[in-house]
Amino acid sequence: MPELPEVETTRRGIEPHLVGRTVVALNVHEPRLRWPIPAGLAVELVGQRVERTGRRAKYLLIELTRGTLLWHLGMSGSLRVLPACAPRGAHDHVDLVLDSGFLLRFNDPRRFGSIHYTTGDPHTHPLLGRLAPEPFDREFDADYLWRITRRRRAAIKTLLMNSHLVVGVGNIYANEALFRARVRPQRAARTITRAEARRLVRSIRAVLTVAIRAGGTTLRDYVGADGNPGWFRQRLYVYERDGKSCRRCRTPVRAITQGQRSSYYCPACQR
DNA sequence: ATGGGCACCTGGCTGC
DNA sequence: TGCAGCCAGGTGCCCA
Repeated sequence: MPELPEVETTRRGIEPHLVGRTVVALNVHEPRLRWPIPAGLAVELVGQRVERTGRRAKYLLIELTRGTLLWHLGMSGSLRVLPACAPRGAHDHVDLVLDSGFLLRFNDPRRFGSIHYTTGDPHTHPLLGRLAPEPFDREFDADYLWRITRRRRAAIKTLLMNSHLVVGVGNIYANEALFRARVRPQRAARTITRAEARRLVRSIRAVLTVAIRAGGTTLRDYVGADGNPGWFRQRLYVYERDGKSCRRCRTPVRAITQGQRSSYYCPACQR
């Protein structure tokens, strides 16, 4: 999916169309997402006003009058704002219909996405409560990364993708951040030096920032709220570039498998 | 506590 | 052309 930049791009795209609008209907055409959409959700939402939108890790938050929707895009999900009369296509599972004549449409071929609703503080929701700090929080700094890596034998890349330790970084940006920090993905986390921890924090923030600016990365399914793809793919240094020459030093980029996911790195630039 | 592997699902591509 | 096999932006859960 959608990693942090794609979710943030989606949030920024949909927000102006949602805030201040009232929910007229929730049309669920396929409730079988990663977790089934509760049967009574539509009744609960109708009549509520959208107060604001937010994001926690890769969860999109839509705050309503009496509760909050937590919307996860899974691997292949996307949200678009469309006129209420727009014809439905394949994998268009859910429409949140607004009083503006527009709707928020959820498309998700693989159905790994999910929608949750809570009337409590969303940040204490079971799925959000134990998440690590946001990469742009002050708390997430070189010292934090240094501390959490000390006793870890697992590969640094696996750790960067663990949402209880670092949030928002998926397979694309973990690979890209490691390249920028000149650290090999298979390095045991506990061997990361202070200097490397500092570079990793900077690289994570930098790659996420630039990706957001580019509207995210589109590999296959992802589109923003306006239906346009993200353009960061053209800026990738290593992801899905195995066999091609490193954009910094011309050495062929290498691919390995870690924890059933593909990793890519430059054997010359990364140590 | 930590780490590793599986499951969920559809579609696109490769190679026989 | 057909089809089996493999791969893909995630992550909760189960087991050792």
